[in-house]
Amino acid sequence: MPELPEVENIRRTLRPHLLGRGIADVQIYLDRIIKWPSAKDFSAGIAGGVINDVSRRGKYLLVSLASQKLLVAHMRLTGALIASGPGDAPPYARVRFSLSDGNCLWYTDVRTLGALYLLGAGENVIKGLRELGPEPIDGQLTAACFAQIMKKRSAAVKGVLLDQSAIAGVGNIYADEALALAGVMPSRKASDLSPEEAERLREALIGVIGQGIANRGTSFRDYKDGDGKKGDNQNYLLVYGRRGQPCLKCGAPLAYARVAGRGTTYCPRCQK
DNA sequence: CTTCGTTCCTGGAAGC
DNA sequence: TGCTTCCAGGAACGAA
Repeated sequence: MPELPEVENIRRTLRPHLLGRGIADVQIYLDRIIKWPSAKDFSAGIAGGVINDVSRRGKYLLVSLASQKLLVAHMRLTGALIASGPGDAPPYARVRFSLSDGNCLWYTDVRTLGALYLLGAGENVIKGLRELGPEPIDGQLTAACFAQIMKKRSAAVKGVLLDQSAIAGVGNIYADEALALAGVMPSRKASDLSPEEAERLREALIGVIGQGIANRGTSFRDYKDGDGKKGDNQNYLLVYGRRGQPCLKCGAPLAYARVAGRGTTYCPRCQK
């Protein structure tokens, strides 16, 4: 499931395939993937556009067009954007962008929960994008900023990490990993964290996200980058997907519980 | 305002 | 073996 490190790797791998290319045609195989505007206006608004830039904000991938329009993609659980030659549709293809160099950009999605948008210049209709919190990397999430976020929230600390309006880009995998690395119990009230615990958690979060990017993302199941390749970070996880297996620090069997409505794996001994 | 439960969706795993 | 049921989870939404 593409979280910040995975979307960042999609961005990096797609960039060389897309920069400067025109989009000649858009074929939509499943209309409900297009959330704004209508599927028809989405196709018509993109066709003929030229790609200026490929960037990212939280888990959103942003493709800037020379026309000042912005193509926005959110992969949710199983979406992928894959650059390929002019061949047949890959499995679960939902949208095809035909590029001016003869190649294609495919949006594929097994569970079809992802979303594509086309925003006009200055148009800001995506609530989730508009209300995103600070980026955990790029120095935006300072110690003071993180402490302030934790201090004013009474919900479980894991729930705050997952709240995109609090911090951008964190999903279930990296939330569990950060909490494990910091030694913090996921169900702890965010406002109850000591300043030292909060700072440990902030550094752990930045660390696991940086490691995820360096390892080209976590391919637990479906994730693929812009070249259709899997990442390596699933080989370096402390807790996610390891329930019942021994904690890598202390050897105790990792526990599993539902926290903030999400499956959560943690070490009952190391995390306090 | 925050927090929490429900809903969407499909493939794979678990259970009988 | 083969069918049914459950589960994975990001975020929008509505209720409290």
